Amino acid sequence: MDRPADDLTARARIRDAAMKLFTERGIEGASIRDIAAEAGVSSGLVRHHFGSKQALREACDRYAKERMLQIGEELVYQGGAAQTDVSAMHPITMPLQTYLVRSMMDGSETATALFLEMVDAGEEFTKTLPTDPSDRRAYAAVLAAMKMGVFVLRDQVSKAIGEDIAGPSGYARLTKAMLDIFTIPVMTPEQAEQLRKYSEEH
Amino acid sequence: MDRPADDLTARARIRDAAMKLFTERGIEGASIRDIAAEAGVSSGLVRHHFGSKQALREACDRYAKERMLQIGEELVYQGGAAQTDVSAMHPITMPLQTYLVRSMMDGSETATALFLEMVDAGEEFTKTLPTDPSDRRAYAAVLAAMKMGVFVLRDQVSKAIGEDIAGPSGYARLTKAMLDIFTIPVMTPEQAEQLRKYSEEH
DNA sequence: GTCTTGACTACACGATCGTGTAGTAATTTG
DNA sequence: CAAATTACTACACGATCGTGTAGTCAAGAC
Repeated sequence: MDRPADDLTARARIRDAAMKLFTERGIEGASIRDIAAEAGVSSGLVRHHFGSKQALREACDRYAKERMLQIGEELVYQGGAAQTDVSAMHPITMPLQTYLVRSMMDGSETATALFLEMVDAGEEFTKTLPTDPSDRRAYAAVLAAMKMGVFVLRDQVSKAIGEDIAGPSGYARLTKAMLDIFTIPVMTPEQAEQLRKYSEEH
Repeated sequence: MDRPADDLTARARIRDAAMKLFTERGIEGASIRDIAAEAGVSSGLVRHHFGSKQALREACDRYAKERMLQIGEELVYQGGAAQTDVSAMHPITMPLQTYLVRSMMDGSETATALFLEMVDAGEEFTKTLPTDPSDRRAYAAVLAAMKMGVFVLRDQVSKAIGEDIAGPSGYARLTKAMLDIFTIPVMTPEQAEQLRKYSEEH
């Protein structure tokens, strides 16, 4: 993961460059020539290895999904906090999640499938909650979307707190804040009831 | 807002079409010709009214931001749940928020400025919480990112719960789930402590 | 040795992009 | 009324897009 770029095969370097630029500029915004330049190869080699831009994108989708699942298994094996999907809060999954959300927004089936699997796992998790949510499915879906949604606004959150959330210090603050949000109720039941009644009227 | 498209001026129709396509396909993914076709005008008219694609985008940013603030003021005036920014949870702001997040991801200063204002307001709000978060700024930033982030995964959340969250029924479930998440602690303090210790080790 | 195969580059293609220009129809102004 | 401004369209431009084709080069198979 942190080996110098020279140690990676050209195919891997192209894939990494594609994920980086797809994340930063969107799928349409990153051209094959840009990706090739980022990887230090010719644009023809991108086509040689992946066939088409769409196929390159799907290869990135599959790789990101596999890495996410793989990291999740490793973390469970290491025994760190089994109940919740810890992989979703591990720093090295941040670029993967950011990419996956970008790809989801542009209609990736692979990334959407991973999201639905996360919702399934989250729905099971709701059974361990102290208070049952009335709509387990919606609760799990919104929670999953919230957790992943944070990463698409990485630059904005970084700007708001004054340091990059990809760095050690910023990521620690991010994690702590997420834990606070998930531990401290944001609203009192009275406030929630007020909002609930209001939303039912409109 | 729900008047037929014929009642709107061409300029407004172009802006609405641009926001729709920018949201659906990303900034790069939506061409001026696409936008013109969606609005039912020639591509030249888009240029006539807005000058360039970049200027069109900035006009959309300003409009979305103004509408958000305007709706927020109206809701406060109507007296619905004053403490929290209710506009962020009102159905008619959903497309606006979705657009703003898309634009933020592609580096919009206007949209980012609105986000920072939301974080400022949220930071004030933390003072009313029953338990103080240790890092108000990070707490408010992450909470704002979570609330907005849900909307970028609108299609995925809709797929997960089996109905469109833009519809009345789906939106009610979405709202209820968000309220549950903000009311019921997702983790017990023990679980949070376990994760906190784990994340400090890595 | 030759032969084959896969990694890799150079280059040309049609399509589409944002933009520029020229001109026409409609509306407003005096 | 005429004049001027605005709304709007048609069309051509250079650049860049994804893709296709042809060919070079190195490494292993026989």
